[in-house]
Amino acid sequence: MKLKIPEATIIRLSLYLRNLCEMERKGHVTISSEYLAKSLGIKSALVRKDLAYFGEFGTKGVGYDVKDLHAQILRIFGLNANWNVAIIGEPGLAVFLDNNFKKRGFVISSIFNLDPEKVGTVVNGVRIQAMDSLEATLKGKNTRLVILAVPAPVAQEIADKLVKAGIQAILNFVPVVLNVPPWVKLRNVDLVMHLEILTFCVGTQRVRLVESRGKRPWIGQA
Amino acid sequence: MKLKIPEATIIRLSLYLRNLCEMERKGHVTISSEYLAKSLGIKSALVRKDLAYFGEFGTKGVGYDVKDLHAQILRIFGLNANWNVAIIGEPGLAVFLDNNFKKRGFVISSIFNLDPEKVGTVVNGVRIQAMDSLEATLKGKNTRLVILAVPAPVAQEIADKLVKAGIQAILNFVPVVLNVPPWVKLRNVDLVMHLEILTFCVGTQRVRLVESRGKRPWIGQA
DNA sequence: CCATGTGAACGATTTCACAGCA
DNA sequence: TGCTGTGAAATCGTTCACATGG
Repeated sequence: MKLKIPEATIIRLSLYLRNLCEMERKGHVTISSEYLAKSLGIKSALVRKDLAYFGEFGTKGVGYDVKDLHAQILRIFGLNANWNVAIIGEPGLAVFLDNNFKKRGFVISSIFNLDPEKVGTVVNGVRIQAMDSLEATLKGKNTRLVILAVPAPVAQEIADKLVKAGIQAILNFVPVVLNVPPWVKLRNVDLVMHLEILTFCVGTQRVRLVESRGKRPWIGQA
Repeated sequence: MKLKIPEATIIRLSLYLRNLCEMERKGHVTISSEYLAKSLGIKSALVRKDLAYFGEFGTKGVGYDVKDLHAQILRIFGLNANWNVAIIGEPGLAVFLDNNFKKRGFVISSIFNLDPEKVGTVVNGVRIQAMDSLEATLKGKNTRLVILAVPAPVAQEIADKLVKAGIQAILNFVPVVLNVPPWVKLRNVDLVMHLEILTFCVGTQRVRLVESRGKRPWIGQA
């Protein structure tokens, strides 16, 4: 196994996985790198290179076994077992997310909110809790992953509490640069940024974004 | 003005913008490429190159005028005036988003939902509407931008309606490859993908993601 | 003197092209 | 023959280094 893996490879791995679920559902037995590549608008050699970082999963002259490759990628992501996810703030997210999440190995195990009025409400079978039960609940439920969607002014303060509670990764929706220790993995999603990119694209017919060599609707947003 | 602009440049432009708002609020008059670069963990030459795609905004020996650069980037994004945004599905998003959105030039002008029970409810001053009023409302309110967060099985069908209603750009949260005509700009955000990347990072101490040359917590997600 | 703007060098990622095996 | 796995080449993005000008 090699040592340096491009982030783009990991992003594509997730998209291959989504594709493989679909293929498995449809009853396909094998799949070619060419097919996966087409669906992402990339070249097949890149698909093979991506997979080669982790092993030799294919059969020459045949392709990849759908079920096997699916299992391999799940293993690569550490998704052999489900992961508990806590949502801090915005309980509305939970409703929308829950359907997709369960199917793909993530369980919304707890929801927290700053607003005392909302505490006690049940969303998708999960009771909204107050912030003071954060540490105890996260540790009790073995929650290593958190989605953060709170108002910007309190984001860092809450992030600190999460770190103290032993969380290992944060998916941050707050448009603020969070400071966390290096062992906590952080991923930021700024929705305004995505909208700005869209307005840029809408506004400029003159300028051409490089983005689409081929046509890869899911890549680059990372 | 050059013709091909890397998507990464547009992403950074959005981050510069966020930074400039902060600087302006703090009363800073000028800002250097070095300062902007440090805050993103990149080299100053890259900041200058990014800006050079669009013009010469700086003064040699001094730096950039905060207010001017702020205005220039807003103009580049086409954000001289506010953009109306419609949310299809998940009204909970609206509550969380509204605060940040307004400040940065986006107004949630309408919310639609498939569930008849929710229609009529008022969220953040916006009445939730039924899907059958989609086209009339979007056209009436001059809405060119839509956030799509509906169940996967109906996503394509609704996307078709949006295209028919003359929408120009879609920010898609549904983990499905949407087919839209080339003049409609599409940007996909798959939250499960982001969680998978995080579980990958948590799982592997052995493997090192290339991601962090320097330290750019906001880049690569795209 | 200081920070911008940019050609040249570098590094990383993607594609090409083909060897190797079912 | 058909498709994988992989060096070599091409491409794209970032950094270096410096000329330029306030």
